[in-house]
Amino acid sequence: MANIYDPDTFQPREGLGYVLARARKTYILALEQELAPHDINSSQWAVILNLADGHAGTAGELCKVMRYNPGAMTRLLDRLEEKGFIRRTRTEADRRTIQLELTPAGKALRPRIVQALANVLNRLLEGFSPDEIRQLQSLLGRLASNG
Amino acid sequence: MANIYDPDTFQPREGLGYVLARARKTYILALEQELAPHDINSSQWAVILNLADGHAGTAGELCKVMRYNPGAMTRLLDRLEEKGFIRRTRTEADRRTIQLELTPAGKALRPRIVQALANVLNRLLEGFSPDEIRQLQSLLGRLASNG
DNA sequence: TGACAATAGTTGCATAGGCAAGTAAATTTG
DNA sequence: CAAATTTACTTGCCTATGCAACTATTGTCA
Repeated sequence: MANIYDPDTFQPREGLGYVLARARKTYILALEQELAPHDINSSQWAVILNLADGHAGTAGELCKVMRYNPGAMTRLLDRLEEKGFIRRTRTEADRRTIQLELTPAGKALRPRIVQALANVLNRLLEGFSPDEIRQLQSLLGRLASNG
Repeated sequence: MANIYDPDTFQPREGLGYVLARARKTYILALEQELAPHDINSSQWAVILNLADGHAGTAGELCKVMRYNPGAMTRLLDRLEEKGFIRRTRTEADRRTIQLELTPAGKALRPRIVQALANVLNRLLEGFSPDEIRQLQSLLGRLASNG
């Protein structure tokens, strides 16, 4: 099952990478447009959601979950703190780590983000059958797992 | 076929956006690793390919094809010119536009890029049947067209 | 034709992210 | 238990990208 694409005949424009990039860009652009009124960008909403849903509670965990750089994460969190969406508290048990919490304003953001995500997906998946959506999701999941 | 995702019950972690982001990140990371030895990044290879394959011949065309910002494009081209991969020539017929050409070094890059793309895809699509690849590609294409 | 608009590209400014070095706290180990 | 290592986060520096303002050139049309 290796050697699906042969470098001698492979036309990048017709390869999977190309549509993947196109699809991703379409998705990101739509999402940013949808979230602009709330004054948060694509990285910031992901942090809010991960905190709100308990997928991460510290900067390090966020980095893992989001495959994000620690330095960049510090600054991302700085911005969210400035905007009053999160709070940092040094953990007593292990004073290296910093516990992250959503402020009320941060929590209030969650339903809006979820709404925005649903709006975008509903629009981009117009014409897809439930089965096709499941397939797309499963195929992408397998691709990601091959990383 | 609208309202596929209901904001009240929608779990972003299980939505399509999430796997799409994961798949894209996996792809980009793999590709950058593969291209690092050639001293070009993900934006730069796309320019080289688009020029090599005649999909664009000027900065403006590249911006359209790549959905890229004109200001950023200028600087991207600056870097490629510094590295000796492209050449800029002001068009005589319309002195506003600048014709872009690959230098021999730039042309030499194409097969390496294609090889890298094929390598990455072959690895990430391990375990996929030809039919599954066609499906994935078609579904992503439809999603992108809904933008 | 002469003012106005449109187009192609560039530059300044601001934000974002990666990498590597640095700091502080905890853990391991000899 | 002191030194070395590891972990968690931060900071400095560099590159990348978007936006808006600007220049130069071409096109429109009254």
